[in-house]
Amino acid sequence: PALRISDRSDYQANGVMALAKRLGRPPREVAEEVVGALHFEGIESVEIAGPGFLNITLASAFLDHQLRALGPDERLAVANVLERRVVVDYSAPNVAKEMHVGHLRSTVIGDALARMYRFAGHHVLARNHVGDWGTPFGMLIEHLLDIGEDQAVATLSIGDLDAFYKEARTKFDDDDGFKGRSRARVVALQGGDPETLRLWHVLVNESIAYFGEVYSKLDVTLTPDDVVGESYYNERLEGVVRDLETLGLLVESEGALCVFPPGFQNREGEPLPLIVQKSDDGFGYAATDLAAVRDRVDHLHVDEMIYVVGAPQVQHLEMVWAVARMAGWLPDRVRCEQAVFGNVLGPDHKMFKSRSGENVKLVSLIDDAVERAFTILDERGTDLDGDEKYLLAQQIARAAIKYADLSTERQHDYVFDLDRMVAFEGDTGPYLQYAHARVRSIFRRAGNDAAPGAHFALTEPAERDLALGLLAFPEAFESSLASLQPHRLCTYLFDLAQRFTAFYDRCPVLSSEGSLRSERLALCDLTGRTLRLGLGVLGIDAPEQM
RNA sequence: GCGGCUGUAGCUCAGCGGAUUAGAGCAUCGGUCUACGGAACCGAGGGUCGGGGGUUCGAAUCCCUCCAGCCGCACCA
Repeated sequence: PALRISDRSDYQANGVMALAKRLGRPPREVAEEVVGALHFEGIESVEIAGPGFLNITLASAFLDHQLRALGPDERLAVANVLERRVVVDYSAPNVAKEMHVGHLRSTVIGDALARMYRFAGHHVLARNHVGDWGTPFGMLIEHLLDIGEDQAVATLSIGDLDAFYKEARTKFDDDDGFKGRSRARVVALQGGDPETLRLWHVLVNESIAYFGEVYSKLDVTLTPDDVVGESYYNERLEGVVRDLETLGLLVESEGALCVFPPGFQNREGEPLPLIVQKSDDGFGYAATDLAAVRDRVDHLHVDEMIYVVGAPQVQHLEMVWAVARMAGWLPDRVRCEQAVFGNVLGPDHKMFKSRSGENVKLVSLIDDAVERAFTILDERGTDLDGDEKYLLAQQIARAAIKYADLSTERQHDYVFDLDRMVAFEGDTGPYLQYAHARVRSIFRRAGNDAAPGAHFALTEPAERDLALGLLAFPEAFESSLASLQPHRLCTYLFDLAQRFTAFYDRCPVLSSEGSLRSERLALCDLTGRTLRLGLGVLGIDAPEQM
């Protein structure tokens, strides 16, 4: 940015040094000239400091004017952009398999990005690319038949997906007869046998219903309508292969049909293939991903595709896009990005696992956090009880988990520490919720006399600091979205909350008299709405009281 | 071997399209306190920004190189 908030003045501009270098002139001399040419009534003073920094202090009347422009705007001056059609591809659990920590980041980051895109005015097409096809379904369907359909539905509907999957797996590994039937069942499934398809639908539907419960616990906006699983692309896979063949891109290599996009090498330094059709004639996931690209470009008419995926997928998707471009299926005007994220680590800094070495269920993670939030509410004492209290504990728990995930730079691995994120102190979701709740508390107390003033209090340093923070929201939001980095917005919100609590500590609101009171209420009101909006676009609730 | 990502205070993390003394939270120590909700505020100690070179008036930030860790590198997705 040309200007950044400074602790030495309101803003600092340090572009003069770069300019001086290009001009080959002393920076301070150039700075003098720039200051001499400044004619802007909003500036109260400009000081040249150090080698040529411009420390800019704004006139209070100008700050007030800027804040008043934000004041009535529901969007807080975030521009409503020209609508683009954006696919956000995220979450992607597997049918008949538990959702575990491995799905947390894709789900939480993807949902935040989807919400941010929507708020910016784009048309979001959320896509939940669930794993609902492939060889495991032979054994899963056979297992379903073994234990009976009713029993299978019962097991899946209580969310015991792992048990179901493991039982099938065990039989598949230990029982040759079962293994044989499973393989035959895969053939029947792929051949479109009606009864097999019906049973497959049972598995899929039960799983999607279960995923819906998890999303609900996390307050994630994905719906069953957003589920467009791998199976959706089945009938387009042959077309992918055929068209690549027609284009002359397909090469047979070791029995598989491949495309060799330039620039990718295997460990022997030879060209690396994207395997579209395996040597056993089955289709690999590359074929599915290529079909998805075509569908999204040709039928959904997307302008952008955002894949929220783990780091191991990076090369694969780059190859898919490279091939799609070679085939002419992916025009340059379509922006494709991977919102790559790092791993969730346990306290030992290794992949987060349970004590028994298994993947941790997402639901148990959330339930643990809710329980802790509940306990803390009890310890601190709360006016709320019953359903309200339970709802609040859920809101706090979700904020703790989501904020901890979102506030870390996406690509970094991060250490999952429930104690720290539900501790409610420091840089946490609950701290931000608390700052918001304190704002609301002021207005509750103020009662009938709670109308924010038309102007803003801007004499105390803490008031100005808060004001400068409030004015920075649009830029924080926009840079966060443009870079697909929700943590930038998190950093902003935490900084704003700190500015507010410092103000809150030093500048009494309700006990102030006359216009000062209403002008401080105006700051409180705008702060509350900024926090609520900022948290909201990240998928975090801002309760009225805690 | 090739490619990608990562390495910043005791711990968890920001900052990285260069800029004045490298920031925050936690922890530690010390203050504030009749509190508009203390889940708070203020302050202190604590860092050769993995090592080494280079570009620059100026580098955590750009370039090169080395070290360490993680991930990927042909038919499960």
